[in-house]
Amino acid sequence: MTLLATIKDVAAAAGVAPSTVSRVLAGSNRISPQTHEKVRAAMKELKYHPNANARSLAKKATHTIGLVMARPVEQAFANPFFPEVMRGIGSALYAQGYNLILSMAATPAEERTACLRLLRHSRVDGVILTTSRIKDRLIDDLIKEEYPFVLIGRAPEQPAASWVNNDNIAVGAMATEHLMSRGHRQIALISGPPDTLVSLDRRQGYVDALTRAGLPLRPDLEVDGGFTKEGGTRAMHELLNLPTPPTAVFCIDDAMAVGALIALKERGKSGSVAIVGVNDDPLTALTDPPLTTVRIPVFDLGATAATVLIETLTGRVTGPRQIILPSQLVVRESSNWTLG
Amino acid sequence: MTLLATIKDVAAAAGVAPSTVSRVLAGSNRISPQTHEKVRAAMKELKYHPNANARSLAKKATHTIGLVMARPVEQAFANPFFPEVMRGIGSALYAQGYNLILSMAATPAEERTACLRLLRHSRVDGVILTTSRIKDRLIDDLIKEEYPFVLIGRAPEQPAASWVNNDNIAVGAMATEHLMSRGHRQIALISGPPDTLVSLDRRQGYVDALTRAGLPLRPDLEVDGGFTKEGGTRAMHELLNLPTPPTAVFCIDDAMAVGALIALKERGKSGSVAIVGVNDDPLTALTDPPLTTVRIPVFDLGATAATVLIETLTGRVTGPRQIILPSQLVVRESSNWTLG
DNA sequence: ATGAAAGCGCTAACAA
DNA sequence: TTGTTAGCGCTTTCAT
Repeated sequence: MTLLATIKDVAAAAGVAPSTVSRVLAGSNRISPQTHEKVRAAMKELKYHPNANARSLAKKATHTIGLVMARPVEQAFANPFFPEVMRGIGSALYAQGYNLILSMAATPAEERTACLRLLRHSRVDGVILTTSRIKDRLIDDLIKEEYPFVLIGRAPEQPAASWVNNDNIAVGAMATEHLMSRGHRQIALISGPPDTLVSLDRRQGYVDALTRAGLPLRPDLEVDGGFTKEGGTRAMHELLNLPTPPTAVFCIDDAMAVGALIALKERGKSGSVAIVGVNDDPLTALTDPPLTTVRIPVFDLGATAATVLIETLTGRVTGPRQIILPSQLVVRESSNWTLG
Repeated sequence: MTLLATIKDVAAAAGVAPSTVSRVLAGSNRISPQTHEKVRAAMKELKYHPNANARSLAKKATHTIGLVMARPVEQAFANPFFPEVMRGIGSALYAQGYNLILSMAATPAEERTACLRLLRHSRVDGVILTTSRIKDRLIDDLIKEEYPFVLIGRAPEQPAASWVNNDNIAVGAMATEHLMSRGHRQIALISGPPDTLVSLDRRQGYVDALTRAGLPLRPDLEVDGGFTKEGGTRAMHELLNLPTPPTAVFCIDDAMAVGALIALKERGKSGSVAIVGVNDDPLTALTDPPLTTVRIPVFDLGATAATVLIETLTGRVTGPRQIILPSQLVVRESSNWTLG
C-alpha cells in the first residue's frame, strides 16, 4: 500500500522514458532485448504493478465484463443454474485475462439500471444477460446505446442481438417423447410464467411432440409452477385433483419436478405418476425416486457467451452471433417404467 | 457509445468551470442553488455519466470490492453455500453503492495470484475471502502489504485479521447433543479435511459434547468425507463395515449427509441410522428421509462481511473486527426418533 | 461560491 | 529503437 511505484519510477530506475516502460508492458516487439531486460529488472526491484484504472482511462477499455442477473429472491440461487453458468463464464474470462463484475438485481427494473450504470460509467466493456423475457426494455436500450452484450437465452424481437441458448424446443420434445415411449398418453405440463422464453420454448417442444403423435392437447393439463419447488408441489396437487389426472408430467425445470415428487409423496402416490424435469441439478439424482431429467450444458452456455462477448469486444467477430447448444436426456427411475 | 459527454462538455454547456461540475457531482454544499440547477440541467441534456475510471484514478479508490473463491471444481457451486453467501455480499454492497468483482479460482495458488492482482492493480479497494485453511499464505501477504480484507471463517494465527464466522463449535455440539438426546451413544463423525478450520471446529463441538456426557471418543468412528456427496457415501459404507457400527452419524456438511443417506439406502438400512447434516441446503428437506441439519446464517455471513469491509474502507471502523453469528438446529425425520 | 491549474498513472502519436 | 508531448476524465488545492 503506502505508495506504489508508478511507470515513471520504473522509467527513472531503468534510465529510460515512461513510454519505453509502457511498451515493455504492452509486449511491443520494437524494443531491444537489453532495455527490455533493464526495465523488467527495475519493475521487479520496485515491485511495480500497473494501475488498471489509469490504463482503462487511457485505453478506453476496462478488460472487464459485467454479468447481471435478475432473480426474485426465492428463485435466486436455489437454482443451481446460476452458479454453474457463472463458473462457465469465469473460466472463459480467466483464460482471456478478463475480469468479471457481478451485479445481482432483485427486479427487472433494478437489473436495467444496474446494467446501464456499469456500461455508462465505463466500468465494463460489455455485459452478459440472463434474461428470458420476451419483451425486454433493457435489450432495446443496449442496442440503442450501442453497448456490446450477449444474451444467455434468445431475443426473438431483436435479430441484431447476439445470444447463446440451449435447444429448448428439442428439450420439450425429448422429454415428451420419452414419456410417450413408456406408454403415456395423458401427459401434463408444469411450466413457468408465459412471458419467459424458456417456458414457451419448452412448451412448444411438448406441443410439437404430442401433435406429431396425434395426441390431443388438453389445456387442463397445463399448469404454471412459477419455477419454484413450492409451485411445483402446488401444481401437482392441482393436477391430481383433476377428474382425469395425468399419468405423466413434464416439468420444465428440476425445482418444480422436485416439488411434484413431494406432492406425489404427500398423496401416497410416489412412483405412480411419471415425472421428468430439466437441468440435471446435482441433487436430483438422490430424490426419491431419482429424477429423470434433461441435462442442459449450463457451464458451456456460460463459457460460450463469454467467449462470444470477448470476440465481439476485440473485433475478432462483427455482427450478431447466435448459437444453440444441445441437451441430453438422462433417464432415471422417476419415469423409467412402462404404463399399464 | 460513440462519444460520451465529459465533465468539460457539461461545464461548457452550463457556463461554469469543470471543478464546479465536479462539486455538484460530489454533492458539495458550497454551491449556489442556481448553478446547481444549471449544471443538473446540462447533465441531463447531454446525458452525462461520470467516468468511473477517471474518478478512481483521481481519488485512488474504486468503490469496488473483490470476492475470491477457491474451490476445486467438484465442490465448486454444487454446494449452495457460495451462491447464498454471494447474495448476502451483493445485497450489502448494493445498499452502499459498491461494486463486486468476482474471481473464481480452482486452486489456492490461483486464488492467491488472482487476489493479489486485483489489489495491486488497484482494481478493488479490498477483498472478501472464503478461505478456511489454517495456515494461509494469502492472508500473510495481505497483512504484509496492508490491503484491507475480511474473512468469512476465521484466522487463528492472525489476530490482526477481521473476520465473520458462524459458531462452528456450537454447531458440532448442538448436533451431537441432539443425537444423544435421542438415546444414541455410538455417534460417528463424517468430517472434512483436517486442515480446514470449519472441519476442526465442528469436530471440536462434537468432541466437547461427547466428553461432557462422559462418552468415550472412538477414533474408528471418525471418517473424512472430503466435503462431497460421494465422499459421504464412501465414508458411510466404511462406518457400516465396522464390527460395531454407529447408530448415529454427524456429518459436518449437508452434501456428505446426503451421501450418507444414499449409502444407507444402498445397504437397505434407510432410517436405521440417524443422520444430521449442516447448512440447511434447500434441497435437503426433500431427501428420503428429510434431513435433520444445522442451519447456518449464510446470507448474513456474506452481508456482514461486506458491511465490515466497507466500514474498514471508509475508516468508519479501525482495527480488526471479529464477529460470530449463531446457527440453529432444524430437526427432521432423518434423526427424529429414539433409539430403542 | 466559483475558477484556474496541476495532477492521478498510463497510452499513443509524432519525432528523432 | 527510443524519447517527447499531449491527452484520457475527473478531483483538488489554491486563489479570488
